[in-house]
Amino acid sequence: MNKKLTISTQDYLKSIYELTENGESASTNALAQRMKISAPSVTGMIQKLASAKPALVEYHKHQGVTLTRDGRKAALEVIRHHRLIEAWLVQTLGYSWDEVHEEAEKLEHVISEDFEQRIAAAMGHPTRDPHGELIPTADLVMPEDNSTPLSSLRAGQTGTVQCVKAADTALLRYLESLGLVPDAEVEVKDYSPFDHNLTIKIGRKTTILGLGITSKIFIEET
Amino acid sequence: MNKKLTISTQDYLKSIYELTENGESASTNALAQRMKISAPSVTGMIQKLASAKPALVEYHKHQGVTLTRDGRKAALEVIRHHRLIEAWLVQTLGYSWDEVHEEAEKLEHVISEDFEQRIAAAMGHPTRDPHGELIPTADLVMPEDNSTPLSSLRAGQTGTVQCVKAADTALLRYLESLGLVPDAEVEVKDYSPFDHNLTIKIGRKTTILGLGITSKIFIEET
DNA sequence: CCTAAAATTTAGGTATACCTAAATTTTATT
DNA sequence: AATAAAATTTAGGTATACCTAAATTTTAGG
Repeated sequence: MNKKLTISTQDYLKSIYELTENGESASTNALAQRMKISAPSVTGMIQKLASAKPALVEYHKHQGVTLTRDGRKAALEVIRHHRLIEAWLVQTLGYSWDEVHEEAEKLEHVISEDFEQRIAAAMGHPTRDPHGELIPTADLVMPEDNSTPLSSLRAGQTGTVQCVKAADTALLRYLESLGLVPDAEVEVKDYSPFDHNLTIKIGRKTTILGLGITSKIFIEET
Repeated sequence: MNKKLTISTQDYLKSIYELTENGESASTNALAQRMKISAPSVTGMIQKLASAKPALVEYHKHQGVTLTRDGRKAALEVIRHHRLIEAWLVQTLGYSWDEVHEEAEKLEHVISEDFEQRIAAAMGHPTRDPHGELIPTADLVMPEDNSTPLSSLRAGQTGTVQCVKAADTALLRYLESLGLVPDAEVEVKDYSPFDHNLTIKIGRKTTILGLGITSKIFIEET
């Protein structure tokens, strides 16, 4: 019943998954921007995905798309591949967390089920990738996530970094230099209202970070 | 100057390389058969490769194709990827030699130069893949090969298996069960003229093998 | 050396997935 | 509620890489 999905289809499903994690539908424009594709191309592809034999998305003109059950499973499979591959590149080939994204972006579409199982087993079935992002389980369920963005914390609150949602090499290197990596303990020292800057203490270091960064770092409060 | 080649182009170059190793040009039909593509499709693609900006093949109507210098380098890059990946899958993920072909066939087109270098280094820059096939060097030169097909040996001759040129899972399993793998010592006990069967002694075992098999096993005489 | 068979190429078509320009629908403002 | 701006869709096109049917060229047998 399940047909092989094209690389392009897999990319759409993954992007739609990520844009709809907040519960809202993904707009044509948002998809076009994220995927660096023109809006008309997105419309066309969305229509195709919606009328595929087992429909992969639910689409109503001018109202964006959401994933169907089938679409979500396919998206989670790609995401599982991506995150397992990132973890594997770091653990076995000495890649650093800022180098793995591009490689995983290509490999995620071509590895077999067998390969997926082998690397998962070789790493002891990890639950998070090198950025701390949760890896969907083998039966394609996304584990629950209790973290909140660092940007939502205020002076006095402390927590543990769970995950850094970023792919940008330069940003990741910067964060690493600050020690702002998964499992780091952080304490919010100050919040400045209008610009939303947070003063953060990580170990002995104290830094001021803007919303562009604090909204990408996810924390479990302690 | 060097543009990124499509997966399809890479596949054509690889197939042409393999079909022209004997010094002859690759015919349209031979390519079509090997690639499981119709002959007209091959003609069309060949014409495109021949008129590409840096031409990848040399083509004269009705006379088959050969690779240009650029085409050969590109083919060797793909072959290097393929063989390094096969070795990598066997060495680090416990694949057996009969399971690696398909996976490598897909991965070879998408790995980065960086990935190639990392796995080559991690394995200590191997010169042969799990089937014993020579791996082109990092500067894309195919090492010289002194082996001859087992089918060319006659009673009394002995040698060491260098390489098994086969991708078929069932055949590879069978050969492994016979101990007919790289580095195995073999002795030809008998040759039966008309059917070209060879009686081969491998260790304690003696087997009779037909041309379909003996022409795929390459030996260095001792 | 001529003709039938085989190999190859040409002609015309399909599917995928992208594009720009123009039309339409939605939304936001006055 | 009208209208301007923004978002989206439709219309029409391109490139890649495949296909079948028909035409042509090469080759091999008598």
